[in-house]
Amino acid sequence: MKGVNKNTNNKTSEVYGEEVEESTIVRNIYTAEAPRDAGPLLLLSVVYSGDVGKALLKLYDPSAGKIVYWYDNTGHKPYCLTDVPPEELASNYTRILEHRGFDHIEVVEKYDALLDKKVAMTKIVARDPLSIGGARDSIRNFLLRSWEAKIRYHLCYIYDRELIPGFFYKIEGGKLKPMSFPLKKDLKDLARKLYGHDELLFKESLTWLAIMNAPIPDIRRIALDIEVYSPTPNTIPNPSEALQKVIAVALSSSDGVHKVLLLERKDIKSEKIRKINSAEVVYFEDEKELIKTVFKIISTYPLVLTFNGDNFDLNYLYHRALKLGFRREEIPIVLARNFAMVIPGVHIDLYRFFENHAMRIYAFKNKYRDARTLDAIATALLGIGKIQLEKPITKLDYRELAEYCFRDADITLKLTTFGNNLFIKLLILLMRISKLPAEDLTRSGVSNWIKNMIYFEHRKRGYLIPEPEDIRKLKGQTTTKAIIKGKKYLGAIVIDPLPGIFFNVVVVDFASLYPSVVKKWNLSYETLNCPHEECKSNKVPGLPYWVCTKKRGLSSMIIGFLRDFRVEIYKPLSKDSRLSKEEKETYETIQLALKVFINASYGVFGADTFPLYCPPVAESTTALGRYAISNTIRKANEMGLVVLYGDTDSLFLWNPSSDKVSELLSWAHNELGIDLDIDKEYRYVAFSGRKKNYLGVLKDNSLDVKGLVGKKRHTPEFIKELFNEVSKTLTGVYTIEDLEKAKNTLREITRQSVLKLRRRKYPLDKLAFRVALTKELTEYTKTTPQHVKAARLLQKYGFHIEAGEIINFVKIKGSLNVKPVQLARIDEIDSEKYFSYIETTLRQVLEAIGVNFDEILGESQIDSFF
DNA sequence: GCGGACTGCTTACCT
DNA sequence: ACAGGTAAGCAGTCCGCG
Repeated sequence: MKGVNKNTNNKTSEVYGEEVEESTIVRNIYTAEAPRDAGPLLLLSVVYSGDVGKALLKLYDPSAGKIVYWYDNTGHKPYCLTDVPPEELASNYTRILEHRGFDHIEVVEKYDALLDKKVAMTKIVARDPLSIGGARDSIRNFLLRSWEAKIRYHLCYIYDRELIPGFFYKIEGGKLKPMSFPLKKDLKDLARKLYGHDELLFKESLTWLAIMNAPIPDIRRIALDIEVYSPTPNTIPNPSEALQKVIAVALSSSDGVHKVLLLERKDIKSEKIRKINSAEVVYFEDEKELIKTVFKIISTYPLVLTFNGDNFDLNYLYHRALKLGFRREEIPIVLARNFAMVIPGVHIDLYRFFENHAMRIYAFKNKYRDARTLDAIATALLGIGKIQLEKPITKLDYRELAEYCFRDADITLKLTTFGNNLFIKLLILLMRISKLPAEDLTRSGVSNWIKNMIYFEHRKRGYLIPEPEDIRKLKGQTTTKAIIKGKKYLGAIVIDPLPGIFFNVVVVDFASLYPSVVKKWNLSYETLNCPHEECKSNKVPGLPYWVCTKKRGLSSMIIGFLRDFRVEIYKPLSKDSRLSKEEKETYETIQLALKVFINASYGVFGADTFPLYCPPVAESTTALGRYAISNTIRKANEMGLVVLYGDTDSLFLWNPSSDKVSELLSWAHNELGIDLDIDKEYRYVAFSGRKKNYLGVLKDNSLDVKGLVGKKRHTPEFIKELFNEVSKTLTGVYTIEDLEKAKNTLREITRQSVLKLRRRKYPLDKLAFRVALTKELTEYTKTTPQHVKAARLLQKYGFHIEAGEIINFVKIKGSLNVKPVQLARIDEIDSEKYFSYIETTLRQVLEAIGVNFDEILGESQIDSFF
């Protein structure tokens, strides 16, 4: 590492805002090169190197499959801004000027968007990030008001250099330069069509499109999993103590390394096999040698993957290595308070990324909605889970241990390779949009992604990044009253559905309603209730707020872009039959990445944890959403269309002529300026009469069930099965006459199920309700819900119960009411309770198709059952 | 002392 | 640490009842 070996003393510095031991770079194991000329290189990460006192870029060289280091050589330094003029700083703030980390002062001009005017700010520049903030005597603590002082240095560096993580760079004569890729003509044409009228918007859009359309390389990577000896079964070894031996480490890489490293043990008598199904097994007499080999291998990879490595695997290895006498500089792991870094590459903990709510819902289509474990996520996404053990890890023989450990590492790797490397593609695209380094991106939620994206745009334009308290002071309150107690403002409209069964239903909806509203109405923290007198007449319908008519709101513009790119460009391209399968797939991934941002873009402004929190912006968004939908309903009614139901951004139209639908769509486009599209066409829909609760069969014969009890996760399996049979029967209904026949089938299915229940023919686990604990058991202080009661019983019997777990319980007779399934017997079951649950589940469906549930069994028959 | 009416808590869902 | 709206079941409380 050229020119990188000045300080080896152990002072601390700020990396990701955490205190991190310095001098942890592993010189003797791996030396990352800082070449004078290289490229193309993909920017994976930016960190602050305490060793060198500079920003350090970790770039990936796809041709060598290696990490390349580049240290800042532009003299960039940490800083913050204040409104105290330099003279006053010099006279009244000597503590700052005499601070050991103080470097110098500059005067800079910034645009204050809240006030819509240019302001002169004093920029206090320091020698290291900790001197600005993060320590007790940091400079920002001596100032009454400071701006941009809480932005992590590595992110500040990204903003100032306008770096795009996930994009390609080259190094020329030691200088870092972005690569450029010619934008395809058809994309340029699309952009011209959208923004041709506005030169500034057009140019800006080309920048975004070029970034998103740049090639996406595969990244060489290795997954790691460790097993630790445990003298008592079922206890997880404490990583910060690291008292027990590391007995197995498995490695699985994208370039063919399939290895298990096992520690030879006296307590295992079995034969030392050299190979399991797909991996080589290597034995070590000495644990230190084993760990050294692991370190050597992982430090040759640009990307190291774990599942929960932040908390366990890397954490354990680090402390264990210290215990075994490694010197810090021999360990290619650096621990921060909340996560683990590897050197020289980048560590990604898939547990944290796949736990991310936005990833779960939008990107992975809710395939693993209640999954928190590697086993559950892998089973849902890959169809392969962990190996199920019959005995404790410590009791496994060499083969069993090797197979078990390797499976974990291997499915960890496969979580990043399935779907044609979907994970890598998504990661790179999300980095490009959010401007976050890979480590930050995979460890934070979508609100942090949006925050960083907007901050980046502020800095790029010379906007002062506002302090949350300033936004709140100027635009804090809301005026509408939410329907739900405890909420801050009024949300969406839901129309009471007309109960019954309706054939030929067309659903129209606004594509991305809220982002469209934000774009169309110029909603942004600075444009809402702006300081101009002449804008006050530009009212938000139904609210006492006005919106700026003179300036384009920054976040409105960005959200508008992302919306347009998804709706107008990438979604259509992903379905364009003229394109190759690969191209369509890439465009599909881009639209998916955009979707994640778009879907959260309204909500963040109503979340008080978001630094640009601005309740009136969120309130205006929903108000304008209501305005759009209610005017569309009125128009539809005027046209003689029958609106059966609607929720937030959709309308269900009964047997409409296609002419009238087209007329309504163009009306919305012209009069509201928001695009209404045909979303779904049903052969029929059955409404139970409750909101957010219906069943329909689409024209392509697929079944669409929303909100019905039979679909809910906590519903006992036997009721779900019954419900599925009912649904299947209904899928075959084409006409009213079919319906009559179906009723007989339904009667029979229901009778069978009730009979089976009464005869106790359902096994216990099919009778179990499955309800999640959303918090720790001790935190339920107001009431004791049934699943909590069951969980507490389990706890009494020695089970370890924590937040997030799903409790399986059954309803039993007697005053106890419930028991966890593990402790119950079949003869305790309260059949009456289950019967009424069947009733409510089926009632929702049957009432919609005009069948009385009581009739279906007949009063006398029910009596005879119980 | 008991039961019905009511409120509030909790979870899972919809957009 | 994105939002609000809705359904459903149950826990707990209040009130009336000569």
